[in-house]
Amino acid sequence: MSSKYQEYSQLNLPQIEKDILQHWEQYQTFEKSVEVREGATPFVFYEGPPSANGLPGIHHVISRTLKDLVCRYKTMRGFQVKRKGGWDTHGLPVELGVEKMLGITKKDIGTKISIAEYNDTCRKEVLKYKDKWDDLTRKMGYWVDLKDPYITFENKYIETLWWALQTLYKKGLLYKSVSIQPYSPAAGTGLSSAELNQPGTYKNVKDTTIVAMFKALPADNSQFLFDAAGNSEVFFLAWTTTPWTLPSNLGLTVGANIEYVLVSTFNQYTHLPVNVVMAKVLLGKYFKPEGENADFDAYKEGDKVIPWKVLSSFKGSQLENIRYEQLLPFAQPEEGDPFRVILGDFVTTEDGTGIVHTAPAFGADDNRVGKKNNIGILTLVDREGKFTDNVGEFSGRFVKNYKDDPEYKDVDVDIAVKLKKENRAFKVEKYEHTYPHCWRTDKPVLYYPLDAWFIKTTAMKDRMVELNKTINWKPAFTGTGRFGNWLENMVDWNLSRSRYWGTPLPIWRTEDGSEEKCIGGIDELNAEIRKASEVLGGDVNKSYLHEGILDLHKPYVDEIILVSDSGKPMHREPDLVDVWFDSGAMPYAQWHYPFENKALIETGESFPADFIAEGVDQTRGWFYTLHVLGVMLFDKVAYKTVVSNGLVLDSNGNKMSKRLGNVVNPFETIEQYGADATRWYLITNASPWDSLKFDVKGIGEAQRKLFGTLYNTYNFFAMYSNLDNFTFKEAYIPLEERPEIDRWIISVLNTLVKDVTASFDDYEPTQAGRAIERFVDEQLSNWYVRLCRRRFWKGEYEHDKISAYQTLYECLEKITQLMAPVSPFFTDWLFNNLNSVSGRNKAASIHHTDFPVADEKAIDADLEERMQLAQDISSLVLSLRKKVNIKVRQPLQKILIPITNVRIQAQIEKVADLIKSEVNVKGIDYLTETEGFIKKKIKPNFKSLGGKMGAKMKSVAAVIGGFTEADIATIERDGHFNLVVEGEQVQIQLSDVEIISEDIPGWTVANKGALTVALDITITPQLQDEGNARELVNRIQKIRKDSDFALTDRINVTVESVNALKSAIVNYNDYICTEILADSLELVERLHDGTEIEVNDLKFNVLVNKKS
RNA sequence: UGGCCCGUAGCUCAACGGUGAGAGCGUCUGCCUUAUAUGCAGCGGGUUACCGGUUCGAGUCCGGUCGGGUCAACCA
Repeated sequence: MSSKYQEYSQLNLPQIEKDILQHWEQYQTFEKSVEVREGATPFVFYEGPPSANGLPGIHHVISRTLKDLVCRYKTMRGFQVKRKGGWDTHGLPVELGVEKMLGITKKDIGTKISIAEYNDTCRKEVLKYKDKWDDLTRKMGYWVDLKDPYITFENKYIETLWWALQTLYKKGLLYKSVSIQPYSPAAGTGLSSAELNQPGTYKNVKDTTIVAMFKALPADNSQFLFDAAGNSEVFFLAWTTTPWTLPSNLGLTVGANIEYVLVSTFNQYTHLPVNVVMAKVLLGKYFKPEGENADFDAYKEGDKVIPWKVLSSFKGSQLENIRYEQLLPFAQPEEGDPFRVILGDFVTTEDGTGIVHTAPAFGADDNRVGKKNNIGILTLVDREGKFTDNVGEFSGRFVKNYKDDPEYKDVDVDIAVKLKKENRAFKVEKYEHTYPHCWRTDKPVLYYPLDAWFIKTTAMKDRMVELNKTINWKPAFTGTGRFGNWLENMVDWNLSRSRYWGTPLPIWRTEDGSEEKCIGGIDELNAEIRKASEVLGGDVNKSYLHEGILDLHKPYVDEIILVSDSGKPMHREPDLVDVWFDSGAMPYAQWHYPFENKALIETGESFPADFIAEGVDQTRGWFYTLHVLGVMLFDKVAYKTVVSNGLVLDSNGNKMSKRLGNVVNPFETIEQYGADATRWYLITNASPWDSLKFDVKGIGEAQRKLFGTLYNTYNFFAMYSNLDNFTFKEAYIPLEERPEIDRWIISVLNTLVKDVTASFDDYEPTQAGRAIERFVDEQLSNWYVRLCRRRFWKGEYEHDKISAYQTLYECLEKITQLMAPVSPFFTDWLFNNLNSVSGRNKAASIHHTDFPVADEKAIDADLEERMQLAQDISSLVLSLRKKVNIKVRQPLQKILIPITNVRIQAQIEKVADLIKSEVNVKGIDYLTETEGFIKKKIKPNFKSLGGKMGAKMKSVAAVIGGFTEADIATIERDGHFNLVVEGEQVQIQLSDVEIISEDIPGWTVANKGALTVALDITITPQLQDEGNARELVNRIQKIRKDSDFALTDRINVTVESVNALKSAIVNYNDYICTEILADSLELVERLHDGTEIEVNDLKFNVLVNKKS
């Protein structure tokens, strides 16, 4: 234990942090913060694993600060908070990074590079930036256990995933189906929605679009059309931007409530008369107004205006099930009842014709509506993006130029030509629209039917919605809005990914698909491996018989053949599992459940989480998959509280992106400003869930204002404590024995502890931080310390002084603890500085201490109120001084305060001394009503009266507004008043009104709310002398300081005699000497050396000598 | 296109539905300080995006418009 508090010359946060970091590592402070809570109630936290193959940015600092501060806070509140770190290691970004590094594409896998080599590279590359991440974690002070993290590519982790998949499989919640997915023929792979949402994937392209004519077939249900058309041909018009899908057309979708019309006109290409059906509101797109009901007989080829006439009008629902002739009859589906008009809710009349060409193979909507109406499916394009062999003259042609063939001819154009010739094209035009492109090959994406495995999340939807309501979402609207809506509209989870580096789907199938097995663990797989070898014989699984399987990734799992119950060989389904499954199963997989640590999950020690936090972009990602698996596997929520933080934007409100070059390097920021100030800024500037406009100026401000002030308050304390040898060795002075101001700051401190605790408990760190800032700046530094300065340097080391030291110490100590979760470095440093002398706390680090608990008995609302009055009155007097230009250093005789409430007078009297010294006046006079010349104003208290009066409020306000001085006096005297409002007697109480004395005739006054203050500005010669004396003291103190005298050095002073100041120096000689620690103060006629000073525009010399 | 969020001073943010909408930053002018920090007082700066409604009373609640953000979808 040291006997002196460390004093410092300058605040250097980054240096302090480096020292503290070293200290933490040396003494294992983090590990101990968990150990000291051994046996305590666990507070369960899950770390959402970052992917270490990208560099960390400033936005990672905010979510990690949030996680860290909650964990630190809960630790201080007595919980044991284990924080297992983790790494997300699978997935496309890793694969792409590897491909870029090796200069290969997906196609080279299996030829230029084996899958085994490829995956090995992924395994190595995925933790490429782990060091950078670890460095950030360290430097920003994020306490998370990185010694034993969970890593999603490890066998144990995957084994739990398999267990989870098998569990779902057994419940019948895992199934295989065809779904329409974005597919890149050029890359030969399906694309995830994440890939489709990469910037730049949606490009403007000009495509050939066709309004095709589908010939209606006569039948009972279509007779009304033919009747209207005079029994000539009737065509449905449907628009497409992808004419290559027309051969696969199986249906036409209309909106049930959309109004359609049958129009008689001419085909502009063939000039033949035709009757067409389309949505009424879209007529204007295809027909010129002047052509309506024009002379049909006069029409001839080449006419600009084509005559048209509406023959009849009907709802879409009337068209349902009308059959039509196949447009391009190359092939027909094997199943279903195609070539009918069907109803769909997605049909709009924004563009096109209001009739949607429906090819179930090439559109998600089409597929859905097609399935519902059983029109079958026809896939006349293969996976390379070319027509299959059965599409007549188009067979084998690429539907888009996927091969970069310079000779490529647009197949859409040829289809258009063919349809024109056959009188099946109503309009053909180039149309510019946005269309998704494969972000790797830059080629257009197709929507294509692919086999996929799904989790039947929809089966548990209601339960998920129900349990979601028990989750504490911060902010709440994310839970009800974004997440709630997402749950309401959920679709089954497509698990399949056709990739290489990821968790393999543990399902083996016979070739015909009639039998399958879902494997749930390594031992089970090894047993099946041996069984298959025995039953099937030969070389089956030969290399896996001895040691079993060693790596659960591709290609090894794919080499394994299992045997079905009926003895048939089974091969693994080739897909990998969506990486979101990896992270969603993290609560169990991080502990290798159920193969190990069963109790952790089943007793609730590590599941569900009490708290998780990530960026709001994880709402449909991690938050969703955690919830899905928690509910589907355990019928529980996976987390009780979730905080989603918003985006970090640049100072102009733009999204940070590498492209714009406005990304903030977190390492540089921390190096320059310190992690504490950065963390503080990120937390207090805006609520975590609001998007943050990141501006380093704000960090500088936090550094100066909060940390600088606190640091200086500490330095002030240390300086005088060291002089007086205050080490908190004296007994704690009971509050009731301390002076008013000490009890006040302790009261405010305890109120603050209460507020901060409530805010932290409510996951509102921004509120907590702002309250702390206000306390440190306004209350502690600029009121308590400022007003108490003299107590520290004047007088003997006895009761009052010790009380001041104890009070200030306690404030510093508690405030440091309150701040510790947000700013862990500086607070630990300050704590150690204090504690190493006082030894008050046995803990080795502030992060091992218990969070302060508010002492309700120390909170004194009256005291806080009257100090507020003192602050307000001081503020008013200072503004009056400013108005009449009298410096604070010039003493004045008195201030005058009109009193409308006796309680207030009593309150002010108790703090009168503080006010007098703060504003430098000799006395306070109170004006009560008996003196009678104060002008008073009365105002209704809307809040208390509003409830009682309701609709009468306006009249009441008018009556009160009309009160005379006598009325006001009456209500003040009686405490109530009877008034007549709208013919009714109503009694109001004194508390229903606010009485303000706003003016005192003949005085300069200032008001704030109900408070009014007047200042006596008469300066008597005596006051003048005193003022001058104080001016002189001020100048000499400055000389002392400039001369670097120690605080306790005694001096001799000689002053050049100036007439105007003579009397001041003579009359206040003792006062001046005491203030400046002078043994003598002499006047001489003329001084040639010394320092020139100026008082009230008079210049003269002063000689200050230190006594040796 | 839809869901959700947001729109208050030049900037960053406040304001249990209660009536002259406040701070900080920045500009300028003074002031206090035996604390190299901070502050205090003053001058400016606002039709609380717009329109309508509910209410005795709306920055706050409701509806609509406009603008921004975000997530999702992408459309024939």
